[in-house]
Amino acid sequence: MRDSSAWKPTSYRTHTLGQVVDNGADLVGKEVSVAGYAETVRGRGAICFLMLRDGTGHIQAFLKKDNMDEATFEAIQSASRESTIQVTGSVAQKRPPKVPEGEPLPPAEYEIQVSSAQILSMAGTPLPVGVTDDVHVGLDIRLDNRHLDLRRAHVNAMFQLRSKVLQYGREYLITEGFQEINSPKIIASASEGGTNLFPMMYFDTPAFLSQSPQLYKQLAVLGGLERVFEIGPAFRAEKHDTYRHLNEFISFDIEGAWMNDEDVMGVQERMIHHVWSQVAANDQNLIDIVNEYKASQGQETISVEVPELPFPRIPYCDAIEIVQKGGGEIEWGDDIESHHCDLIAAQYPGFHFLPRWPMAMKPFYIFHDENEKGTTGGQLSRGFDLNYGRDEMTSGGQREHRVDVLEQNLRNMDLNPEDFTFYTDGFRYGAPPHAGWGLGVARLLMVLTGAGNVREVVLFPRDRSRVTP
RNA sequence: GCCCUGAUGGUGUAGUGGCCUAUCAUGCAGCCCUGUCGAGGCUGCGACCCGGGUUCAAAUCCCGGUCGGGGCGCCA
Repeated sequence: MRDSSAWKPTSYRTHTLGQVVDNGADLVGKEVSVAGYAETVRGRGAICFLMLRDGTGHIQAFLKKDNMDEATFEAIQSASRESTIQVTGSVAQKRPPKVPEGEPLPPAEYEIQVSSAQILSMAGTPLPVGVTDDVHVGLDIRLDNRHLDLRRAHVNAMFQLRSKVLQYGREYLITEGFQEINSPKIIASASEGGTNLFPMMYFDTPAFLSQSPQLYKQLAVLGGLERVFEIGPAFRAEKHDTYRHLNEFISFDIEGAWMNDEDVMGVQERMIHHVWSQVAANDQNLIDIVNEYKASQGQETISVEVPELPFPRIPYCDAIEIVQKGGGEIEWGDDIESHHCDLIAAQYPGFHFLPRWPMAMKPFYIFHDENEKGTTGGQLSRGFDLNYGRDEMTSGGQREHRVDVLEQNLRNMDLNPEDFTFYTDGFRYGAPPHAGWGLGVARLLMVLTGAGNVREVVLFPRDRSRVTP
C-alpha cells in the first residue's frame, strides 16, 4: 500500500485509511471522515461490518443501527461490493478476534465506529472480475476490465513498482548530468523504411507516428545538450504477437556526447543497479504484495536481487561460439534468435550485454571502426544489446558522427541520403562522437515483477488485436 | 505470416458420442445467526462461442467463421 503519511485532507476525507491504521492509538476517540471502496459488507441484523479499502490501506467500519440514521444504516448494509462509501465516526480499538486456546492475541487494530455515512456511488452486480476473489481470471478478461483489475492488490502494487522504477531511473541519470527532453511523436517522413510505421494525416500532410526518438535525441546532443534522456511512447506497426511485444510501448532512451558504446553501457548498468538497489531498500512491501498473490496461485515468488557490476559483456563473436557449442545452428552474420538466446541465457541467466554486432545487421546511424573486424573478417559495429536471460531489454550503440560515412551507410542500405537531410544536416557543422540506448520499460518491469507477459505491466496495452479500452 | 492449441453460468473450471433438464468453486439474490474478521449455516439464480454438417443420439466428431492461449517469424 502507498505511504500516505504526508497526504493532506481532502473535501471527502479528513484522513486516509492508511493514516488511521498507522496512527490508530493516537486517534482513539477522535472523529474522522474517510472514504473508500466497500470490500465486504457483513451483517444483516442490527449491526454491520463494512470493510473499506482505499489506495493506502484497509479499515473496518462498525455500524450499529441504534447509533445512526436507520435508512442510511440499511442502505450501507445492502451496498454492493466495490461501491464507494464515505463514513464519519470515532476511531476505536477493535475487539480482538477469537483465537484458539493458548495462542497469543494479534496486535491491537483499530476501527471506525460510524455515526453517519453516505454511499457515493453504488457498484453494479455482479462484478465482471472479482477484486478480492481467489478465482483466477484470464488476462484478456482482466484487460477488458482493467479499471477493476487495477483494484486488485498485486496489480496495483505492480504499477506502483513501475512508477518507482521510472523515479529511480530518472534520479540516477540526473546525478550523471542527463537532462530530460521530449521529442515529437508525429513525424513527417517514414525515415527508416515506412512499412513498420503507423501512417496518419497531419492536417493535409501525410505523417507517421514515431517509432523511436533516436534521430531527435541525437539532434539534441549535436545541439549541445550534452546528455539527454527521454521516457516516451514509441509506435511500431509490426504484426507480432508475443508475450514481449506491443505496438505502443514506453521507451526509456538516453544519448550522451563524447561517449562510445562502452561508456553508455556503463551508464546503463549503473542505472539498473541503482534502480534495483532502491527497490530492494524501499519497496519490499510492494514485492511482498506481489508475492502474496503469486503464492496464492501456486506461482514461484520473486526476490529483488541487486545485480553485480559490471554486467558480463559477451561480444557478438563470442555469442556465436556459445550458440554453436550449445548445438545451435548459427553462423557469423546471422541474427541471434530467441532459441539461440536460450543457449546464452543458460550460461548468463541475468543481465548481460551483447556488444559489437556485425555492421551489416545494424542501422545506418551506428558507428563502426574500420579496424574492428569479426572472427571471419566481417566489419564490426559499435552496436550492442542488453539481455536479461533470453529477453532483449535494450538496444544501443555508438552513433556515426562523420557525415560522409553516414551518407555512405545510407546508400549501402539502399536509402536515399536526400531523404535524411533533416537529420544529416545536423552533422555538417561539427559533431561530437556520441552514443546512447533505448530500454523497454515494460520489459524491465517484467524482470522485476516476474510478470510473464508484458501486458501485465502496461496499463492499457495496445497489441495487434486490442485498441480498447 | 507459419505451426500447435483452445472456447461450458458474471469469473475460473469438470466433462473425450447416450450416465448431462451439465460438476465444483467463486459470485449474485434471499433467509437465519453473529462484535464479525478468509465469518458461518440454509435456499435459490445463472452456462455448452457463431454458422453449417455427420449421427437414432453432439458440450463431445467434421467443416467454415470469430475470438483467445502457446511457440516461432517479423521487431531499421
